[in-house]
Amino acid sequence: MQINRILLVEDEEHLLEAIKLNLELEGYQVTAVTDGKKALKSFKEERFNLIVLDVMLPEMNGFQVCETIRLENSEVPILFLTAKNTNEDRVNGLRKGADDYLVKPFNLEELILRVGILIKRGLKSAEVSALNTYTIGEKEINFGSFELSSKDGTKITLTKKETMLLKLLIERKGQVVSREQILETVWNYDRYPSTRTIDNFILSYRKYFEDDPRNPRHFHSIRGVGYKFTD
Amino acid sequence: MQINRILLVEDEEHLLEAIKLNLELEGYQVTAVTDGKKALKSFKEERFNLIVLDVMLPEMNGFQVCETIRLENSEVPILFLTAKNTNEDRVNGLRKGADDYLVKPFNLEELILRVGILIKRGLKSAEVSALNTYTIGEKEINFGSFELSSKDGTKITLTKKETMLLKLLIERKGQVVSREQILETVWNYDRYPSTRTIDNFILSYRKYFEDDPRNPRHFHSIRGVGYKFTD
DNA sequence: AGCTATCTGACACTATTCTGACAATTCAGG
DNA sequence: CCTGAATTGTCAGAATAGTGTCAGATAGCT
Repeated sequence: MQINRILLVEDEEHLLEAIKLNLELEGYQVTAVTDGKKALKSFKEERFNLIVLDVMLPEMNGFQVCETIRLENSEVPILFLTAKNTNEDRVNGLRKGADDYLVKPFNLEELILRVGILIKRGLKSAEVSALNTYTIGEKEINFGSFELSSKDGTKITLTKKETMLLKLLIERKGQVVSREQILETVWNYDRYPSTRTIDNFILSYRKYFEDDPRNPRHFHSIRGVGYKFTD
Repeated sequence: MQINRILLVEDEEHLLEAIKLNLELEGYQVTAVTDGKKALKSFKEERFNLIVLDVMLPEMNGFQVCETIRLENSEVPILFLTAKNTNEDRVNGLRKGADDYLVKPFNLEELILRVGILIKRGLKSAEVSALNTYTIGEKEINFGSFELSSKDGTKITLTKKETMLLKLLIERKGQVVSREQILETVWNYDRYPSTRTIDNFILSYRKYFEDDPRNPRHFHSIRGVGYKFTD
């Protein structure tokens, strides 16, 4: 089982320590920071399964942090901690892309429960679905047998990572999958290969599937973001 | 866009009616039942995108219903309504496979928000992608695919920063977004480009979306402040 | 060990982003 | 209503960061 990483953003030192300790006792690896700027910095440098974000922060409030993260097209679940119990705040937060929130004062057990749910959900969505075969042009991919068959009957065996990444892109057909998401899903946090590695896989997909690999019709690169598969 | 179906299980008639009405006003199709047995019957007969489940029910309590459902189908999100505010209850419910819960008395707006989150999560990527679009005149922006499609079928791929800034302006539709805010959000503190850069993006938005780029109807410049998008 | 899959670093290449110049516009104050 | 200062519009390259490509290194399996 992989280690789950949490980014915790909270400016009250005492609370920060308490939450951090408790999450660590649950087996999570916690990066704790005290303001919005540091949060964004960490967010860029590391990969997290969940972000726990206080709304009231110095420098930059939680909503702004959330908005910035969502602009980056990231799907990390975000759990808000809010002191204000007003409706506008909740509506605001949730509309801006939060996945859950807790109103202070909350008890730690409840936080841990919600953290657990959000983390579990993230893993589930990253799991491979029941999709078994897919046809691109003349070729058919069988995700179960890792085989790629052409119309003329020739077969190639795909490797494990080739298959995983291909499946990810096809499942998200039409949508851009960020490099970050690719790493999270295919490499599962246990290793961060250089970004060249991802390109290598795309390179081979283009060789397999594109008539003219220089002008790809299926495997598009979105500069600065990631890749997108289209039919 | 498909209709989202919700199974609502609640024994207090008044509350049941109130919730049902509100969810229907949000565009959901609601099947409302008053006890656990009926709930399981409906669950077997129909397919739902979400189940809203009171814990205190005659015949069979909510946890039992949840447990039974999870034995058959682990996918449907379940939202618990609970009157008791004790920890054991929460732990119990969440461990048994709930995805969220609300403690009574809750306000309806909050319920609707949480319902929205749970439903959205259950949608497939193609469906999520459809939610991730915005239409300006004849053109449609898809923020998931970074595409801009015209009515005539032509498509343009937007770049990363184009998409980010566009998203920011549209999220703040009708409000002026200051240049400073734009820099903070899109450029994320890591670099402050000259103010010409922002203009360049506005320039291209006007080319994309305005009939008469000299007299913009959507992308307005507010002298000394920033820009404003309007419909 | 031997084989294959995966990864890295180097280099070329190019799309995107940025800048600087100048034109056009707006606005305040005379 | 004019004038000058400040801000924005526009555009043509320059600068930069991200990608394509490949050969060889490394890691991991049988």
